[in-house]
Amino acid sequence: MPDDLGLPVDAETALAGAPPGHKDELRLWLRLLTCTNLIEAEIRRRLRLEFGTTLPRFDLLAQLDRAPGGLTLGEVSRRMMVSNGNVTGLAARLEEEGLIERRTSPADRRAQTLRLTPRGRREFARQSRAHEGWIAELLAGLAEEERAALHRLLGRAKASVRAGLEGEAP
Amino acid sequence: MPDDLGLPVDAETALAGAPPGHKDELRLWLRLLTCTNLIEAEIRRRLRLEFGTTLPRFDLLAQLDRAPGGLTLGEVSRRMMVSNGNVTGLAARLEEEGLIERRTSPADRRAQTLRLTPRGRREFARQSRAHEGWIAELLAGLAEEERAALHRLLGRAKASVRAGLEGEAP
DNA sequence: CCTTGATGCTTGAAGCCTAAAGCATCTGCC
DNA sequence: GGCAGATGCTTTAGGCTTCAAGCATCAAGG
Repeated sequence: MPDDLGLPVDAETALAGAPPGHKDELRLWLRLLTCTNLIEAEIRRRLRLEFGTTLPRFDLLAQLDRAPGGLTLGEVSRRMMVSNGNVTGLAARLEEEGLIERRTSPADRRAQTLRLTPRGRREFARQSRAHEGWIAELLAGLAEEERAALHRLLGRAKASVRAGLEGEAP
Repeated sequence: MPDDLGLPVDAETALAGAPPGHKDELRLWLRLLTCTNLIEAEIRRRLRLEFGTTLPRFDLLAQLDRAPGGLTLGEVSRRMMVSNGNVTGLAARLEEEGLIERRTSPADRRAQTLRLTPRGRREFARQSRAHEGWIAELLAGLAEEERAALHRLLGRAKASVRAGLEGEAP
């Protein structure tokens, strides 16, 4: 009498084969995504309306602003977590607008160093002040302890994700 | 700071020293953003590698999957929180691939109803199972209570943002 | 030297996304 | 009926983004 008609299953196998039921994590992820998208969309909207600019442009300027010595395209792309080719185009547009300048690195003729122009620095300062205010305004409904707790838990989540990434992308 | 082995330096890590204002909220926002982007990038990567598809396509299929009667383009665009024109193109590609079908609504000849084809339903079921597992895997480092607390706080954050939006976009 | 491999950047093709303008249709009101 | 405004969708122009392929340069070893 063959037992293998799919029937005899010990507890362990049963658990493994059971419907995963990870709906919880899924819900958490969807809420995280919604939350981020809500804020991000509003920030994009305001950057466009108030300054006629975009979030990627703003982000690139922000990177340069906090790196007084300038950054190479590659460094920018790593910090922004976007592809190399992406930064090429972004930098081209910002240079055209006179907000940044590029200079061939003296040490390595392959590398281009990006810097804010004086105008770029002024412009970013304006945008940055407004941006900071918008974020504070949107998160004003959270008490200070809630913000702290959220910050801490997101740190834990980030660590979890990075750990999950370790295994597959060496 | 164990991050300097060529790993990406995210915006958050870079914002270390700065004096006054709403830096707290800013840091929270940057961490939220980093967290979301980290997960999202990985999901996009896996969708591409394992199924040769993209996140927007997956999202559109997901909307149709949970709406047995089908959805009009406008309903999809509202649920996905993207523009109308966006859905037009997305739906065109998915129809071309035979995953969805469109039909002019009998009640309103302007409206097109989208539905999964049987093949689309099978394909999405495969993708959906994998997707759920990925999310669970990436968030596995969080204890159940942490996930619950995070979910709750994100709900509070969402409410705060929506309240912040009320004032300006009536 | 000079080859070999790595690194920094650019290019090209394709997809995603938006805002704005435009077309088709529907609805309500006279 | 017929018109006015609202609604559903498409189109267009432009920007963002990625991946893959390619070019230039550098660094190390022969």
